[in-house]
Amino acid sequence: MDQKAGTRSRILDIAEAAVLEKGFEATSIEEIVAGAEISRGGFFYHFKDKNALARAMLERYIEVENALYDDLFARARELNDDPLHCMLIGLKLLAEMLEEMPTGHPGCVIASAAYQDRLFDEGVRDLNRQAILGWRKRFRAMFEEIAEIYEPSEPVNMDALGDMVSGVVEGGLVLQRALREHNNASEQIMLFRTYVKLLFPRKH
Amino acid sequence: MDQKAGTRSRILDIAEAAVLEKGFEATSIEEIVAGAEISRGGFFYHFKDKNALARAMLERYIEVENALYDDLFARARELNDDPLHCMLIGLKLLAEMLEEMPTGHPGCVIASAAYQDRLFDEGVRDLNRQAILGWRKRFRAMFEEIAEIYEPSEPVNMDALGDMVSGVVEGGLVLQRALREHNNASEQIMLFRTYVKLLFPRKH
DNA sequence: CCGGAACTGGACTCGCAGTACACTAGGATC
DNA sequence: GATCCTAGTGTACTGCGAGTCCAGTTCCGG
Repeated sequence: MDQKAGTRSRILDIAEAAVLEKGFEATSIEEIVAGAEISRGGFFYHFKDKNALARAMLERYIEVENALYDDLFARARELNDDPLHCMLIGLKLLAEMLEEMPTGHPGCVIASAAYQDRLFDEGVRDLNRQAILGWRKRFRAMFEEIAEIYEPSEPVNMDALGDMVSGVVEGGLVLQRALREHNNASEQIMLFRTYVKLLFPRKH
Repeated sequence: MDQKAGTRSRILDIAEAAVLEKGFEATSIEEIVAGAEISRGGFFYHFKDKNALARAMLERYIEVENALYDDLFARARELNDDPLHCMLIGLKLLAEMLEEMPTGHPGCVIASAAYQDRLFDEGVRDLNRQAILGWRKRFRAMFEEIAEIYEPSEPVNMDALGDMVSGVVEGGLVLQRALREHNNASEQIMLFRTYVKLLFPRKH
């Protein structure tokens, strides 16, 4: 139906949906080619093996996720120029977004990949690593900007605080998946948001 | 070497180590029987299939984890009877314990199972769910005890706060696995500990 | 009209899960 | 001392999914 979109990205779409629902290993190539209406030969024409598929999926996913964060905090910045309030608005938007996800979870490919380690080669693992380090850098910078204006009520490790955004999202998604509830991740984000408020109570 | 320990639990030991290192699907029965020095037939005598193995592993893991929490917070309680300080000490002990893990990660079977969903039957998924709900209940009760004495500086959902302990641990372990660092989980716990301090600043 | 990109289709190998079953070693029971 | 049960061994088999190989096809631009 979506011919001009290219077979390659159609494969990625089908595969991503299947992987998020059932996990990487549980998704067979058979099933992907059936969904994409191509032959097995066609699949291997685009991807050397399942590992190459994983890599392409991760690359695309990370790009989308980064664009999403860019957009989210850009919108937050428009609403309020103060870095603390920008962060608080951004976290609220993030929580709302997680809540509005139709099926309840994008499931985060990152954690999925992290827990199925040995199925992938070093390249995939490194991609994963770089993505998380990127988010650490991003959020760390934001928190440092906040700390220049607001005095932290307790001393905190800024790298760890940056990681906590990713960690709380990932952890929330794990809970959500396991519990089969639908708003754990967004609640965890909102709880983290309260933390940020308490951590930066007043200007220097 | 450890004959009297029983073949069954020897299988579980070997399997758990392999699964935590490489993930469930990447661990073959071949490899388990080689490690446990038994025949394939012997394996299937104890476990109907891989799913039964997963279930037994989870059951054992959850039991150990619960015993660990019991012990940890019992020790904390001995050191200080006040519920807030007991929580703060307990979290510190938890962080220290996570840091001292030799290889750096127990990896948490829970998340691993959550992300490989469809490999397991409903029974395994439910086991997982019940474990997390159990921790929610446990920590929720502790936070409510704290809230009776200390006034929360911001209103929080107590279920979500209880979940946050599990969430922060799980999220920290995801980061740790993906980043190949060794102390992310313990740092995240310590950051959460600071949160608890800020959330309950003074008695009613 | 030619060549390359994007496939189709089929045949094959290999590793792993799971089944089936015949057999055995050692201890408890009667 | 025969009998039975538990806890295995060993072998042979099915079936699935990944990955390889390759010969042929379709379509599109130069």
